[in-house]
Amino acid sequence: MGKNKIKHELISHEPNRRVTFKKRKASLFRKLTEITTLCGIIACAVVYDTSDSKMDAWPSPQEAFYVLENFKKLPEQRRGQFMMDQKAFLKKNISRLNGQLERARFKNQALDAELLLIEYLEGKHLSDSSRLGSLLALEDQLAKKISFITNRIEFMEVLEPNEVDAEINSDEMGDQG
Amino acid sequence: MGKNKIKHELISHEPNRRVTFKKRKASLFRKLTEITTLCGIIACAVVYDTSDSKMDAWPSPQEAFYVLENFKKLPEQRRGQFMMDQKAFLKKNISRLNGQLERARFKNQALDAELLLIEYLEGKHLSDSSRLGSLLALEDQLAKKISFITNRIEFMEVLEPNEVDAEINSDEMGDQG
DNA sequence: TACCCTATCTATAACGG
DNA sequence: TCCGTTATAGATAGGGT
Repeated sequence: MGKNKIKHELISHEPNRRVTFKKRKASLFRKLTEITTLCGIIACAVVYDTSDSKMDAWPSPQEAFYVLENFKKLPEQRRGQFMMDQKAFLKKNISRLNGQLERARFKNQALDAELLLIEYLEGKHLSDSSRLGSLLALEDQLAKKISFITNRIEFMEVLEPNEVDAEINSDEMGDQG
Repeated sequence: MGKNKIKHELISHEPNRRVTFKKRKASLFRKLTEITTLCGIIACAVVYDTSDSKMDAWPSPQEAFYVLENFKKLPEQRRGQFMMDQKAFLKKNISRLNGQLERARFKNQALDAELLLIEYLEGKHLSDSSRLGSLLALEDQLAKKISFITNRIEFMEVLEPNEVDAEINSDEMGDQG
């Protein structure tokens, strides 16, 4: 689409590639907005520019993560026809991922998760989850949980990065609600 | 695109909605193929049709999951670029978040999303305490947490279409020309 | 339900500032 | 690099088979 048709291959001219990436990513996300609204479905996407380790996701990093988690769980919940036959394949991947995770620092992941939570609460909850009128009853409980998490975040904020690691490692969220 | 422009809202006519979903999902995936090739980036997407619990992903369920896992690990790998910015961003938002929450700015639309995240975090932390011995174990633990959340989502599905529409319409959608 | 067709609407490659 | 504009390629809603 454009004045000239381009080949389906890596755009060699980097400036152009960057521009194209930006434009297409925006369009991709717009398409996600459209399809979810028009079709009443849930979707998410993640794009990862390996050249500069920049990630972006839709509708938000958290929701994307959530959807994927849900995806992971689908088979056991619905006996989803889709993942069933790929279960074995997944297992292999999981063990492979596990190897990577083993070497990873889980504490940082935890910090990240909480940071993401806040970010999420701040900016994305208006977009997708507009149908849960019936959850009003959980407002109180939710407030407590959010408050707790928020406090955790605030506390972490005043710690030095190194200390945060240690802190998070010994942290336990438990049930606050 | 198409002979008639359609409004950015749930397509009420179900047959049409199904057709549109199928078409757009295909286009979405095609776009993912294009952007990854043209721009040399990694991407994934998951589409979840809650009405029949059918999931689909690109480029594959496994790869989509893998990308998301990488996404989770990103912060610890590139703190300087991602995490640090987020933390700064966070600080400002925390107070604002509290303000919003305190003000009972709890709209229906936000409740489930927040709940989902919080529940998720709880699940994640539980997993943390067990050191994430393996992702398989994590999967089981997460499943329980997510199961609850999923029930909420499913509950939404049984709401009357009209109600759902109303909810959705009250949301800020931006005009898709 | 799934394709196929095509009138239209949309996305975007190239450019210019 | 970032917008705004323009010419084209691409996506797709509605309809027919």
